[in-house]
Amino acid sequence: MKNLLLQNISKHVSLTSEEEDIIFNAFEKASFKAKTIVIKPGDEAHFTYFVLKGILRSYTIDDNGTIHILSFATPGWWVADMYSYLTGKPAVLYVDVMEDCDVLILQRCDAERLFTEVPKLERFFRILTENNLIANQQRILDKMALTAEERYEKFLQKYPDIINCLPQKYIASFIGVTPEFFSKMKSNLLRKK
Amino acid sequence: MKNLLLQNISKHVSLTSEEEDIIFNAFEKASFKAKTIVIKPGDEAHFTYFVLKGILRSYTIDDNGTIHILSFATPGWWVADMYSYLTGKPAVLYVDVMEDCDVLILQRCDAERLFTEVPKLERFFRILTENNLIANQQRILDKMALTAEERYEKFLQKYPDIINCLPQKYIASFIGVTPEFFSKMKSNLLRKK
DNA sequence: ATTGGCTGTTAATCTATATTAAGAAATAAA
DNA sequence: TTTATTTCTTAATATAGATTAACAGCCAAT
Repeated sequence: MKNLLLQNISKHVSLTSEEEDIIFNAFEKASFKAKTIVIKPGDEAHFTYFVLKGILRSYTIDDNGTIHILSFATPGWWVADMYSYLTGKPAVLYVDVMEDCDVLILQRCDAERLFTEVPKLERFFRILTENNLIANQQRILDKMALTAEERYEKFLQKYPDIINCLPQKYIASFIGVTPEFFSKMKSNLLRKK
Repeated sequence: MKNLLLQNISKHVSLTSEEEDIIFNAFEKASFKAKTIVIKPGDEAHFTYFVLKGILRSYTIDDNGTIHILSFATPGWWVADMYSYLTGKPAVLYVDVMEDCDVLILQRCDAERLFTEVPKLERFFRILTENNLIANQQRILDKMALTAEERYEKFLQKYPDIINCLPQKYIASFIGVTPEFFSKMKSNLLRKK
C-alpha cells in the first residue's frame, strides 16, 4: 500500500517498488504537538519535512515583532527553511506547528545521496521546486499589482479548504495585511454583495 | 575555449567535453535590438534564454497600465516566462530587451531530452531553480517586512553593478514603488547622511 | 462559575506610499 | 543645433492600509 509520500512523488515520476523502498527508508518519522517551534532562525535546519497529518507554517518576525507568514503546509505538502536546507547555512525562518502533526523528515545529505542513487527522485524535486518557483513569482507580482482585496479573493480560490481550519489573522498575515484591516476589508466585501 | 554558458554550468556540475558539446548544440543563438518585446502574455513561450550580452527584463502590466518588474537579466543570467516554459501554457509575462542583446535559446522539449541524456544538466537546473526559489522567497518576505528604503538598500548591495546602466524608474518598479516616491526617498537618504 | 488568554470587530487617528501635475534635465532623433 | 522624447524632480493632495485602543465573544483552565 502506497503512503501519501510515494503517492505524491508518483504524480511526477514513476518508481519501481525497489526505488520506493530506497526512498521511503531515507525518511525518518516524527510527530509534534501544536505550538511546537520546529525551526527557528539560527538553527542548522538541513532537512525538509513532508507533512502526513496536521498543519505547519513558515514565517519571519520583523523588527516590530510582526509575523509574516511565507507558507502553510497541510498533508501532502513540503515545508522547510529552504535557505538553510539548500545552502547548509543557519536558518532564517521560523517553522511551527499549528495543529498536531506527523511528518517525514529528509536530511539534505540523504537527499543528495538519493539523487545519485535514484535519478528519478532528483527529477521529482526539480519539478517540485519549479512549481514552487512559479507560485512564488506570481505571489511577488500579486503583492505589487493587486489590492489586498484582490489578493484575498485569489487566496480563497487557491486554498478554499484551508480557510475554515485557520484563524483569520493568519490569512491576513499570509496575504500581507494587519488583522484589523483584514477584518474591515471582509465586512466591506460582505456589504458590497 | 569555454563560453559563458558552459562556464556557468560548470560552477555547479562538471561536464566532459562530449557532454559540453551535446548541451551547447541544443541551444540556438539569437540577437535582439533594444526595445524588442521577445515574449508577451498569451505567447507560447516554451523556451528559456541564457544571456550572453545586453540586458533584458521580465514584467507584468496591471489594469492601470503600471509596469511591475519581476527580474533583470544580464550576461550569465537566465530569463524566461517560467510559467509558460514549465507548464507549456501561454505566457503571463512580458520579456523585453533593455540593451541590444545576444542570447542562447533552449526549447523546453530539448531541455527535457537533455535531462535524460545528460543527467548532470538536470542537476544543474535543479540547483539553479533552487537558488532562484530562495531568492524569490526572500523577496516576498522583504516586500512584507521591509520599508521601501530598506528594500532599496538591499538592492544596492545585491546588484551594485547593474545600477548605473539602468534608468532609476526601473529600480523603483523592481522594488515596488512609483518613480516619484523613489525619487523623493533617494533625496531623503542623501539628506540623512 | 470565574479567570485569563486568545481571537475578531469597530472606530479614530496616523503614515507610508500613490496620484496628479508641472517643470527641469538628460538623451536621442532629426 | 534644434526638436522631440524620455527620465527625473518637486510639491500638493489623496488613499490604502497601519496603529492604537477599547470592547465583545469564545474557549480552556482553574
